[in-house]
Order: sequence, then structure tokens, then C-alpha cells
Amino acid sequence: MLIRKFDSHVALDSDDKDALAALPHRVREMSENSYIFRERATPGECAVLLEGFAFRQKLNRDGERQIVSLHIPGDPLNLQSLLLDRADHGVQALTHAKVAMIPRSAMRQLALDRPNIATAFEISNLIEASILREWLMNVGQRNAQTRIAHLLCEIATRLKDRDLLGHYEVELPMTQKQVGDVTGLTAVHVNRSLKALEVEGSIERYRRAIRCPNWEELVRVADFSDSYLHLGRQAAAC
Amino acid sequence: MLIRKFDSHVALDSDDKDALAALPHRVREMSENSYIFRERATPGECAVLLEGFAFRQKLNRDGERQIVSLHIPGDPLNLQSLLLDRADHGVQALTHAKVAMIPRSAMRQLALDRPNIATAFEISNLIEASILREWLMNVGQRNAQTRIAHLLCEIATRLKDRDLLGHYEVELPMTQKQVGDVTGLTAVHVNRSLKALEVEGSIERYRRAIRCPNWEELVRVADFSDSYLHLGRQAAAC
DNA sequence: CGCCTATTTGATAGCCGTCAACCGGAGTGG
DNA sequence: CCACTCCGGTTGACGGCTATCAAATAGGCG
Repeated sequence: MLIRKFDSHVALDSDDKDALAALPHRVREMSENSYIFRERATPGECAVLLEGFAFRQKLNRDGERQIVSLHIPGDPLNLQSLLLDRADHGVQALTHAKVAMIPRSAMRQLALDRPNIATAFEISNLIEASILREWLMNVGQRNAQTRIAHLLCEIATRLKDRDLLGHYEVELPMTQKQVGDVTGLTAVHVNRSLKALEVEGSIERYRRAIRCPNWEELVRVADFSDSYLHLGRQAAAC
Repeated sequence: MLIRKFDSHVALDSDDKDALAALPHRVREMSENSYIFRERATPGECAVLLEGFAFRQKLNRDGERQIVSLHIPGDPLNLQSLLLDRADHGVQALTHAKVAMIPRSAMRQLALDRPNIATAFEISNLIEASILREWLMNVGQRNAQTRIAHLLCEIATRLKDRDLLGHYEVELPMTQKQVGDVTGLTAVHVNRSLKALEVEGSIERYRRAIRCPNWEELVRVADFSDSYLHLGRQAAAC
């Protein structure tokens, strides 16, 4: 999984792939909503999501939660803690999930030994920052319907890019409260906005599954453009 | 300026500092609001802010602007474009500013030659991402007064950390419209919120200068904690 | 079935946006 | 020196989007 993701950023040679495959690790099964890392921790391992979904969150003084990223299989979950001494946010499983835990020392040695992989680490971090900028725009400047539609477009696009999605049909593994914590809305308003999107024909819903019969239309409503996801190999890498 | 910033992330040896000092560059004077890099560009140079302030912004479909970062002297302005092929946002001078422009190739060679500096690059990027997460929390979960107070605390803390601020007295070089574009508010509401902060005694104002006679109080109102800024050397670096 | 959580819906309130007018300092030109 | 202009800041009235509160419905799982 990780190989596939990193290879999509930088062209890895077979030695790079072997080195990634040879990483020592243990696989942990995480149940829904369980913590993978807690805020302020300095974990001794790096986690890579193998199955399921995960998210990162921050809490404010009043205990209100902001979800600051969503992760799909293949995503590293705490690369930043290779270099920063304390996590400024918590990482949790969104669904039941499998996570590969890799000793920090092994990850750091790998980055020292294999420049291509170090570059892939950096690109992964930079894309995360780019997504954060887009989310900031989303929450700061867009109305509720657009925010939610944008989130749907992003998830669908990221899943599709990693071959985890057949059609544009998302089984959104989040409660409406969690969608609200991503978009800065309340669960009630998320509900109303989803309904409005449905009534206007941008999406169809059955339970939590959301289909996008008219992708172009949803993209338009969402003010979505995938350029911030920086899909494909980055020409600038060496 | 850059040496001082990077040295605050990682302990640089004298060779590292010499290498940074020897970087080829030209200094550009930028007038207020002029573009340093445009969205979607692939700049051939890296910029480091020497004097003045700068910001990055994204525009949505309706032309509304979200400011996604603020920069003070010493900050690199487009490190991410060393590895990502197209900028997902624009960079502009907030005030009259001096910027050092360094050829991309020289920056990349430097990162290859000097691991400490490569690490400093990465830490700088990671801290930016951490600030983005906090801003997302700010815009998504806090009310207007708290958002603005939080922004003031952050700016003051960052300036103080780089010895650019005597007391907690910020001459905020931004229009109220720009503050709104950071915080996801309108200029009118920024104005009312600043007034409210003043009435409640959290800040004092004279023109655009803002004093914080009671820093503790402002921090409390702002729900501010500086941990996300990751000040000081990161123990995890090697 | 029974419990618990998530979703849905309605009524109401409030924060913030919009529109508009006025003020006030800085720079310009007469 | 003063009038003029312009841009940003300030203030008021009003409206709308979203939050809050509350209650009913539906699903999931023992």
C-alpha cells in the first residue's frame, strides 16, 4: 500500500521498493474511534494505514473538535513526528482499521539511505499541507452545501486515484457529526445540507452511501478542482 | 535571517551556516500587495523574506480570498515548490518587503550536500502545516472575537520568538479586510470584534497599532497555546 | 424486543453578512 | 495653506445562514 502511494509521488526503483517492503513492522487492528496516537505524545513508531479510514483531530478549550485531516489506505499517519518532538494533534481510527507500525529508527534510517524515499516523505507532507490550505478555504469562504460537496469530491477523487473506488459512489464512513467536525458545521446543519444537495439532484443517498450520478454537476456545485491534490508524479522531484 | 530561523529548528554547524551564507541570490524589493509568485506557477527561484511581511492566498470561484499563511522576516516563502511542480496558491507582499531570490538548483544542491539543512527545510514545512491545522481549528470552531485574538497572539509570539518585537505590542500591518480574509470574517465584523476586544480590556488600539497590556488575559480570550508553533529546537532532529 | 446511537424534522435564536452612510487621516494639487 | 480625493475604518439597520433546543423516527445490535 505504502509503496503504491510513494511510487505515485516519485519514481521508485526496485531497490527502493525492496527497502520499503523489508521495513520491520507489526500490524495493529484498531477498532472504530480508538486512538492511534494521542495529542502531545512523542510516538516511537510510525503508522501507515493499511485498511479502513483514519482522521486527525484537535480539540479547543470548549472541547469542540476540529478534524484536520482524513486518511485512506496507503497514507502515512504521523510522518511529521519523525522530526517534530510532540504531536500537535491526535490520530484516531474512523472505522475499524489495520495499521502498520514501523519503528521510528527504521523509518529514519530508510530516509537517510534512500533519497528517493526521503523525497517521497517530503512530497507526502507537502501534499497534506496543500490539502489543509484547501480545507481552510473551504471552511473560511464557502457555504454549507459547497463545503460538504467539496469534501465528497475530495474523498472520491483520492479514493479513485488509489484505485479504491469503482464509480463515483462513496460509502462515506462518517457520521454527520464527524462531517460537521471537518467542515465547521453542526450535525443538524450537515443533515439539512445533504438533503438540499439531494433535492437539487447533485447526489443520491441510500443510508450513508452517496452516489454521484452527475459528477460534473457535483464538481460544479462544490467549486472543486483537483489541482491541490497534486496527483501524479511531481516533475520537480529528482 | 534565514540562518537564524533554521538554526532555531536544528543545531547548524559552522559549515552549514557558511553554506547558507554563500547561497547565490539577488535581493528584490517588492511593493505592497505585489505578487511574489502567482498561483499555478512553477518558479525557478526560492524566496526568503528579509524585511516586511508577506502572505499566501487562494481564491475561490466567486473571487473570495482566503489568506492561508502569514510570513515574517526569515521565513522561506515557497519551499514547497522545490518538490511540487505547480503552486496551489499565490504569494504576495503584505507590506513593502525585501525578498532574497535563490536559484532552485542551488537550494536543492544545498539540501543534498547538507543533511542538517535538509532537515531544517522539512521542519520548516512541518511547522507551517501545524499552523495550518491551528488556523483550520480557528476558523472552523471559534467565534469572531476568539479568532482575531488568536491571530494576534500568534503573530506576537512568532515575532517575539525571532526577536522582532519588544513588548507585546503589534503594529498589525494588515487592513481589517485582510484580517477578515485570514479569519473567514468580513471587514465589518472584524471591526466590531476588535472594538469589543478593546471594550473588554483585552487589547488597546491606536490606529493599527495594538497593544496587549494584559497578555495573560488576551491569551485566555484567544484560547491560545503556543505548542503548535513548535518553538525551539526539535529534539527529534539528528 | 429493547436499548442506544444516528438521523431527521420543526421552531426559534443569534452570530455574522450585507448594504449603506459617514468619518478621518494621508496624499495631491491648486 | 486649504480644498479635494481616496482608501480604510466606523457605525447603524436589516436579513440570512447556521446554531441551538427539542422531539420524533430509524437503524444496528444485543
